[in-house]
Amino acid sequence: MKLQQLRYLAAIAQSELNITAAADRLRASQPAVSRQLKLLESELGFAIFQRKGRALTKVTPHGAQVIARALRVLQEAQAIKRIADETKGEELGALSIGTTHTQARYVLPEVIQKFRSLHPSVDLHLHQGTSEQIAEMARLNRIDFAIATGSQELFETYWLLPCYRWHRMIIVPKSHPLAKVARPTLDQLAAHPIVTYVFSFDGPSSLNEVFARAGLKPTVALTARDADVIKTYVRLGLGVGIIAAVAIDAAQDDDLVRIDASHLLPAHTTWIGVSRGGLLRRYMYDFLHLLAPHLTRRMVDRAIRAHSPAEFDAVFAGMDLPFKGATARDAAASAPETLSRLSR
Amino acid sequence: MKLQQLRYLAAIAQSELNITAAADRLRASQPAVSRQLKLLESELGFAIFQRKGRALTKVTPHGAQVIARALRVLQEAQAIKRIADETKGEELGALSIGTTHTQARYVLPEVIQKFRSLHPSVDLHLHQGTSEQIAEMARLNRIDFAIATGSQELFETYWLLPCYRWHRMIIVPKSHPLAKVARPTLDQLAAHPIVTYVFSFDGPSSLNEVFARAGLKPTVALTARDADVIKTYVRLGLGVGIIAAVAIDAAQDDDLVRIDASHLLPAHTTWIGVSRGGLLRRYMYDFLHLLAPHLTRRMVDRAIRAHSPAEFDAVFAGMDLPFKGATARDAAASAPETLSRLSR
DNA sequence: TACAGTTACGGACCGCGTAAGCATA
DNA sequence: TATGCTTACGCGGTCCGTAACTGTA
Repeated sequence: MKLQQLRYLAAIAQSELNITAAADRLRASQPAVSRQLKLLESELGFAIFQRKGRALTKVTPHGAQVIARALRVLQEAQAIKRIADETKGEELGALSIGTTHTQARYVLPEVIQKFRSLHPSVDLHLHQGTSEQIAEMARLNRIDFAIATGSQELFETYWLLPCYRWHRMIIVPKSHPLAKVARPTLDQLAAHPIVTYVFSFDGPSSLNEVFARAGLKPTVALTARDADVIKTYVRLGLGVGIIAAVAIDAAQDDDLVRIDASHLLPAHTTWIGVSRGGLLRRYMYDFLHLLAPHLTRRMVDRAIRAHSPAEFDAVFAGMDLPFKGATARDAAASAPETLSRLSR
Repeated sequence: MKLQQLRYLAAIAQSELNITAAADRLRASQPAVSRQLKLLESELGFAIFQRKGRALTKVTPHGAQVIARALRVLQEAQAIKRIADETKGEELGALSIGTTHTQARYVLPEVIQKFRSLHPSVDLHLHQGTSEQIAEMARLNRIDFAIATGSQELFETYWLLPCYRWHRMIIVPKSHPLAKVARPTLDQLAAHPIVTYVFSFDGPSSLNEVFARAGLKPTVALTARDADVIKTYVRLGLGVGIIAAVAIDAAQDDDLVRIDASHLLPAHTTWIGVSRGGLLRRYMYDFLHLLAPHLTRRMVDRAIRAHSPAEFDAVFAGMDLPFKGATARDAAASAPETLSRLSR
């Protein structure tokens, strides 16, 4: 068994079992990859992939185990390389981030701008996707960081460092009946069709839950994956928008009336996930610090050295996480339960 | 970086930094090992070992990190090989166990006899040592299982599966004043010089602690590393022996009076440690089951799949661990605190 | 002078890419 | 016929072991 073979194997797993695509990614010839896979399989004595004709169709049960182990081997090997890079004071490197629309569009631009000026020679890769897609990138070691809100159950092999909290905000056109109501009730809100995120309707602090507890059943006019789409349809008068406060653009959204919803809906926590057992380069610590000032190298090291979720949580226990986004007043009043449950 | 280089590196680390010895172990020539180490160091760009002249003297700080990662790489690679062996229904294999004198001498013979008849072609390696020595073997991935009592803090990267509990027993020659006392008190015990294990004097349930809580200060005549030595000196009249109940040999120790000490001294738990993240072969599950019948494959899998010590402990919570050793009566009365703290 | 690591050298092997072959949709 | 994996072939590099060398106790 060679490291190279495991690298090739990982690339195939990351390329939807397409050997040609894997070879391209590896800058190797297709026969080379094909041959090494075959050699590995024959050394192990069983098929990692199921074939139909010559094409790979799916991963065998044993193959899945091998791939999982191979990914861990490669992660450790990468960590060794990074130790070397660090000792050289090497400023070169890459930083791959998987994140959702809201973060990529409204939060990260500022962070990334600062980061680029701090580390101009680090290659930045931003991969936008749904929580599930990001979890898949994480599983295949394709990203260094995952930034998202909720969906903690998808990231079992990551440490999820809490970054900041945010409230949701109601947006309506100026002509809308709610435009004049500074502090609407749930009843008032439920009286209008709602336009919000797809994923806002699942999970324990979902809109559905909140309304249900009040004995209400809201009408959903439309669900979208990002705030820009929601704003567009709110402008068209389709309904009342509920978006993350961070997704408000003070200048561009001037035509919309923004109403704080922090008295109605619980706060969310955005976290950044780092692979357990991975090694962070110096510039990665810098990124964490830029994203969330409380994530100093000291704090991060303490957290990721944890041997258990409980130990991990203890590092952030009692910490006052900052709120982010427009009109995030009286935020501190909210219970810190999301925070303490973050690592599960 | 090649897997082979990491293998060589690990062998050097396991051979007290002696390259020649490492080469012998690897059945490779000494220049080959030397050369690959040098190639690895030059690829990484820093020294893994400090040298004095040409000889390696110690591990550099960065080198220690590299070695730790390398060991993990090799463990994962070994796990992949084992997956292959399992699919072949391969009965060949090896089982290395690190353990203490008491287990090796009094408990394991029976287990190993059964195991050998079940898996005659598996190579068995038993390494006896102190807890510290066993921990070192464990750290270097040189053993599959570690069996010991206490010293849990030395095995942070292992899951410690509880095997059985045992009480200590007092042994005296027939002529000794205590020989007639069926149920001695701590005061009576403290009146005589004591002969017991070295390690019985450390830790939270140590003899020192127990006597101190009763306001007593026993005289220690001699401390030994194993029960056979203790018995020898008890026979010579040096003092009262306190040994593990499992270390009583019904036939050979007929000349000694054995007095149950379970009312005086708390019970101990013997555990078997398996590397976290390692892969267990079928015969390894069989060994666990032979050693401790409650360690079925089902239970073991549930335990080692745990993501945290708490989750791990939950698997064994409420389980009635059997007692082992001569006259282990009314054992169930003891509190299960040792058990619940086992994984820490 | 014994010991431990390094350097030198020649041979075996291994993995690569190119190019041609062959199944499946 | 396009796509995607496999086979054939020749080259270059890599790794090994033997043997001679060098610094240290």
